[in-house]
Amino acid sequence: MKAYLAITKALSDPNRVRMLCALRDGELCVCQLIELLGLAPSTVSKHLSVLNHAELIESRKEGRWVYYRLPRKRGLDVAARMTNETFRALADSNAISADDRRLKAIREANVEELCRKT
Amino acid sequence: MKAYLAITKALSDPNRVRMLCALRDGELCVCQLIELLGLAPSTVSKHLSVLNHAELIESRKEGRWVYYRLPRKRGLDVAARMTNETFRALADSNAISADDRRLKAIREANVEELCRKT
DNA sequence: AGTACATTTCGTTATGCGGCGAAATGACGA
DNA sequence: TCGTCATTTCGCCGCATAACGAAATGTACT
Repeated sequence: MKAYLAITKALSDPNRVRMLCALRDGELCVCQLIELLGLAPSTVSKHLSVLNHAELIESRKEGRWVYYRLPRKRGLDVAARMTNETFRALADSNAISADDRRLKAIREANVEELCRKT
Repeated sequence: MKAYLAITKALSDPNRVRMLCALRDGELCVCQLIELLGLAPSTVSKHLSVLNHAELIESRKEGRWVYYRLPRKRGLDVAARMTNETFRALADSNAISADDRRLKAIREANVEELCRKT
C-alpha cells in the first residue's frame, strides 16, 4: 500500500506528470526539465526526487549533469503499469502535446548552452 | 489532464483507496463504509464525493440510504483502467485483506442495525 | 404536521505540500 | 587548490486538504 500511494501521490501533480511524459522519448538533463517547466531548479529537483522515490524514474550521473529517465529494466511492476496508463490517458492532452513540441527544440539544443541561459 | 488528475488525486489517499477496494465485491451503504473505516460520517461522505467526482464510483439512492458502487457500464475508460491497476497493485496488501475480512461481517449484518450502532 | 434518522454541507483546525531563494554539495577546469 | 557551475538540501510562506462537530437536507414513519 505504501508503494502504491507513493506512486499515486507522485502522479497527482501536473508538473510531475508533465516531467514523466517528457521522459517518454528518452532521458533528459535536469536543466532541460527546468527549461521545459519554467520552474525554479530547486522545485524541479524536488519533483524529480518524488518521482524517483516512487520508482517511476531513475537517474544517471554524467559529470556535472544528472540525467533522468524511465527505468531501464521494466518488468510489469506497478510503477510501469501506472506509467503506461498515464501515457495512455494523456495521449490527447493539449498540455502534453505542447510540451512535446517544446521538447523537440530543447532536445536539439546543446546542453551546455541551455544551462547557461539561466 | 484535469480528469486524469482528479483520478490520481482521488487515489492518493489511503482511506479512499480502501473504500474503492471495498466496493469491489458489490455496492455498500454509506453507514457500512463508516463502520469499515471508523471515521466520522462527514469525513466518509467527503471522501465518497471525491471518488464520485473523479467518476471512480457512482451512487444510488434507496430511501434514507445511499449506496455507492463501481460504475455499471464500464467501458475501458481511464477511471476503469486505473481502478483495475489499483486492485492489481493491492492484491497482496495486508490493509485491504483485513478490510475484506471485516467487510464479510459488515455485509452480513442488517443495514438497519448497523446504522443504529452509531 | 411532526419526529427520527441517514447523509451531506458548512465552518474550523491541524497537517501536508508546492513554490521560491539561499546555502550546501559535488564535479569539472584552470 | 580554487573557482565555476549543475544540482540538491534547507527554511520559509501560502494554499490545499483531511479530520471533526454542528447544522442543514431529505426521506420514512406516525
